[in-house]
Amino acid sequence: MPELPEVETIRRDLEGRLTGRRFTAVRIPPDWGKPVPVIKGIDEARFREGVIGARVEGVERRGKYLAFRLDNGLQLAVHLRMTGSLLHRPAGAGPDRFLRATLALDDGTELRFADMRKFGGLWLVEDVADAVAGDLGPEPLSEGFTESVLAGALRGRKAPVKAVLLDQRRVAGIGNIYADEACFAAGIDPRRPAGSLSPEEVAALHAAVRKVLLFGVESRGASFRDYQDADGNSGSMQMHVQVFRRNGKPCYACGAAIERVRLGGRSTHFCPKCQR
DNA sequence: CGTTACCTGAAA
DNA sequence: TTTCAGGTAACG
Repeated sequence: MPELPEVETIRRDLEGRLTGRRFTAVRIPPDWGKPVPVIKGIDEARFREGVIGARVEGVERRGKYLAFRLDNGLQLAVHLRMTGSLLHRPAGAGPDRFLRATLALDDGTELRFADMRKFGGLWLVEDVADAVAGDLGPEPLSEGFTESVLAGALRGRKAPVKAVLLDQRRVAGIGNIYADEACFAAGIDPRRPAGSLSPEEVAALHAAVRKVLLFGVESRGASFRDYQDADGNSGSMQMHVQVFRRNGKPCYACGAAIERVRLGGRSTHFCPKCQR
């Protein structure tokens, strides 16, 4: 569900509220349906040991991971995958659907992890990198993400441009919405072989990636279906998208019907006239 | 490199 | 009943 802008929205909201707080309890409710552990990488007992009593020193984001830096040198990392949400509630607040874990804090509030499809999870690691299979690429909104870094990621590859944008080892944080939106903003057909882009097109794509992600953050994320922020509120980016899930509707720029194709197993939306 | 599995509910 | 879903890791 959530991509960089959605995770960043949650991070910003939680940073001020959780920094300095201490975790006082970990509660894992009984599972429903097929049992899937919500704690990844270590057993639940060791997770509790490391989290309970630890103070939050900061809330960071790496790609689509949220990481709570703890005063014991460990990081509590969270990945929401498709349908996860991280809610900050008063301890007495009503129940949340699909609740997977509750972390109580010393100020009478709770961090609740809910996740309908159970793809997401919680890690207790020394570094977020320890929660990821491969290595995460550069942060697209950081100084380090230059035109030449993007050029290097695309160079020599025959995979579609969109596949490279979605590859977290090349660039961290872009998902299906913002990949489609970036390709539209750059005027590039998402099916083009990555290595076939001219330097001008690479420059346009670089600018477009940053533009759409920043717009997403300003809009507090896109709530098409499940995404909600830490207070359970929706973002507004879904009202501003140019192509995502707009198949059959007229392009805002030229009026042509937006098309949808399947690319690498993901729905891909683009304007056949504006994007070459 | 592309495809498939993971899991569940909502919408077509 | 079938299709679809803001993701990723494990396949072949």
